[in-house]
Amino acid sequence: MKTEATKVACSNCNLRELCMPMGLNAAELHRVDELVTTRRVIKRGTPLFHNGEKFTSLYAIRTGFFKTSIATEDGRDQVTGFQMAGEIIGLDGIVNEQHTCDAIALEDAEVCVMPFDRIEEISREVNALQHHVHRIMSREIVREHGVMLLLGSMRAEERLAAFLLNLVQRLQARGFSQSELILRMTREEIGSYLGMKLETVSRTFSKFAEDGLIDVKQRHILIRDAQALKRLVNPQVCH
Amino acid sequence: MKTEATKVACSNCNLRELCMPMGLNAAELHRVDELVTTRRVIKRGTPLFHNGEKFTSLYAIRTGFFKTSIATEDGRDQVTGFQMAGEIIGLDGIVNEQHTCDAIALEDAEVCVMPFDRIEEISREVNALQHHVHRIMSREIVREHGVMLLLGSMRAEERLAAFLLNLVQRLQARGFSQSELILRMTREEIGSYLGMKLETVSRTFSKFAEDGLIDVKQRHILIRDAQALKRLVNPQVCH
DNA sequence: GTCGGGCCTTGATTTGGATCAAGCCATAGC
DNA sequence: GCTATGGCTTGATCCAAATCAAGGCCCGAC
Repeated sequence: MKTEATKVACSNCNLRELCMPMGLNAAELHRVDELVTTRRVIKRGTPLFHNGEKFTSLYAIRTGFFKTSIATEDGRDQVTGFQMAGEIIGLDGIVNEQHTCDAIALEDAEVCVMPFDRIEEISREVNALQHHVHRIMSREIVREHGVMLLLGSMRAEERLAAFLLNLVQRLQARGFSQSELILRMTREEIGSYLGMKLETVSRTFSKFAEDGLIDVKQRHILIRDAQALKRLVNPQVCH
Repeated sequence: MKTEATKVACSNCNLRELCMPMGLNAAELHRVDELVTTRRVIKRGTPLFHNGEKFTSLYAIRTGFFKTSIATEDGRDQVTGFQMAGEIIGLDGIVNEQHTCDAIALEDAEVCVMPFDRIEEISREVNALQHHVHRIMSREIVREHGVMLLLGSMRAEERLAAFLLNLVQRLQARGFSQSELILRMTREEIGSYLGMKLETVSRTFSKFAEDGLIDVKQRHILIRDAQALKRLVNPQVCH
């Protein structure tokens, strides 16, 4: 059984400010509560959706951690993003009503299922939701611009530093430590996302540790000198 | 004078099927005609908008050719895309009501200005337009996934081959030749987009010419063996 | 026409990261 | 507790593309 019918209400979800628009009145809140039909539990290592699957819904992550990746017929594989609680997943499927990537849970996860036709319907009535959907898609476009910058013009150390800073920044916004984190993905997945090989990822972690920027113990990372990491990413600006 | 007040109607624009939804009835068509307030002429080398500028509108390209790029404070510069007639530009600005990249005309151009608040307003009434906006944004997300694949896992020859094939494919959809094209951008701009240096772009063009895949005369490119280019991008699949 | 300045090509050399290879560590299953 | 396995680290070597360098081509300005 993939789908569990759970009673659901965005209006009392503690992730509300992350995935829903703010400043709704009671009637609008009630309307938006109808967005989420069900929740789905996804076991670690299993797909939420996969390339080629018919697109019906967007998913809001309630708990857990995902990667999205595209694979070519000749075996190449590119991780296009890592998603955590409060983030929306599945936007790629809208254009051709078909998903173009795989979304895999990197730890046991739960998502809110939001049928896209219902999103469009309620968007027409609740202006704030309409704008919110536009902003979420625009944000994803801007994020991907950043990844293009990273892949197109940064060196390995810069890429990994930018990656770590981005992760802690998002974790911090969710109330976690700004200096400690547990990686949910392998070195190989990090490498795929950053356009480098797993050995280079590992070596770069070791280099950062040697230089006193971080402590690494397997997937446990402690950031000791965030400022130095920022300088690596953006040499001119940080002093 | 940046803005020219020209009488404008999408309903008789020959690019309609590229930038507008199809299958509208007369009333809807009339409504959608109100989307475009003015047209703007952009001279070669000048910006349509630039990073930091307040976001107000999306732009549909009527004629001409643009690049979008992001610059970091420390002088790095990444071209994030090349856009041609019928394509929509400016989606990055929605999320923070501020553009996050520069859009520069690579040849004299004309764009249709579509105020975003008007897009949202009419979207609420014309379902097809609403869905069309969602599709355009989703398409951009999918395109960027493709660029990430290219930047993250392809070698120089594969990148340039993929780039050329993508360009001719889009030109062909606009009624141009599927084998001949004129590049509107410099080697350096191609390199920035593809994550390689201008010398490598030049050398790779020369290599393709030597191997009989293309003819290169400055910015005039003739594709002689599209199949071989496809094989380069995707070795397993094409025979 | 010719002069100047982008833009492009090509060669020589260097180098960052890939590749190949070996071994270690932590966890899960028996 | 022991062992198997997937994930991680580290070393040695190699190579694709960057960098450095020189010169050629084309077009617009005068």
